[in-house]
Amino acid sequence: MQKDAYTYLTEHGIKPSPQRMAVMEYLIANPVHPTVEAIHAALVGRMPTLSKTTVYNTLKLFVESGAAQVLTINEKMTNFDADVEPHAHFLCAECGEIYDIAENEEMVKQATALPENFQLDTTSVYLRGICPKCLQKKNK
Amino acid sequence: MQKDAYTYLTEHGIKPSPQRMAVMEYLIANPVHPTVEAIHAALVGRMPTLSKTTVYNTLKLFVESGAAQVLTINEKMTNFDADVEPHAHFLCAECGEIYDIAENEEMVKQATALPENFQLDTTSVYLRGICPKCLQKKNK
DNA sequence: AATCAAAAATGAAATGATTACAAATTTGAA
DNA sequence: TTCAAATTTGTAATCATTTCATTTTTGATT
Repeated sequence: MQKDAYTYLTEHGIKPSPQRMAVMEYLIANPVHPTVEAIHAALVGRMPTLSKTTVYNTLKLFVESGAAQVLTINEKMTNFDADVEPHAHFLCAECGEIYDIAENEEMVKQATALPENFQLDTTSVYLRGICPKCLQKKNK
Repeated sequence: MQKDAYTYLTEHGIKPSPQRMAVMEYLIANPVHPTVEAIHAALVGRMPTLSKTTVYNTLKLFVESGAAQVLTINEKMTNFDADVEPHAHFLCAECGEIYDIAENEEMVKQATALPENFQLDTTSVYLRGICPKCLQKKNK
């Protein structure tokens, strides 16, 4: 069962302003790892004064508070994910979609638990290639 | 035993121009995951006409040919690695250094072999936190 | 319900890595 | 030597992200 944005924010010590609520609601409702651009474009209709800077500030705050994670899987743009549980991500070189690969969470945990004298804060497993949809399209 | 740049380039089907040789030699001799900026700065002394565009072009070619890999572990900048064997990378939030974490290569392989209907091209395991050196400095 | 300082949001301008592109240079086969 | 293809170069554009000064909102206190 998915937690609501209000609870999620306050549990991470984030004051739930209207803008922050809107961004977090969007992240939860659209777990497709949106970019700043996409989030802003989606929300500015119902929240006309929302600035892109606020979206940047808000996401930065989420990440620092552990309420979201940054994906740097795409060189061009930064993507965001409200799911902070360890799972792998797959970027399709054809369509650009980023898939969640959660089926082997335990292995991801093991592979990302390597360093000993290191203080480990965040981990990412990034896979790249071509997704089933695009593979099928190519074999038309 | 480390292969020389010439062999490494030709084995990947890359014509070894002076610029390409210089960049590959630098990558092999300095496995610290340098940026375009760092590579250019290091080489322009002995190769004064080397342009940054050429460094960009050259690295792009290396990556497309499988002679190097891109690291997107750092949001700010792209880093390059001539070691294309699967291994994890650790970015220190304090000093910015990127460490190779090779000690558990088998687990990395397993964790990055997840998708089935997906065509998998490249994999990355990124860890972030604070390195031993910086941890020690903090406990001065 | 008015006041006011702190927090948050805004928008314009700056930054800086990367890319596009046209011109110049180099390469190597004929 | 000739010449077209490949490579390199430098400048200018692109564009995501950051900076920063100003404006707005919030919420505690009179």
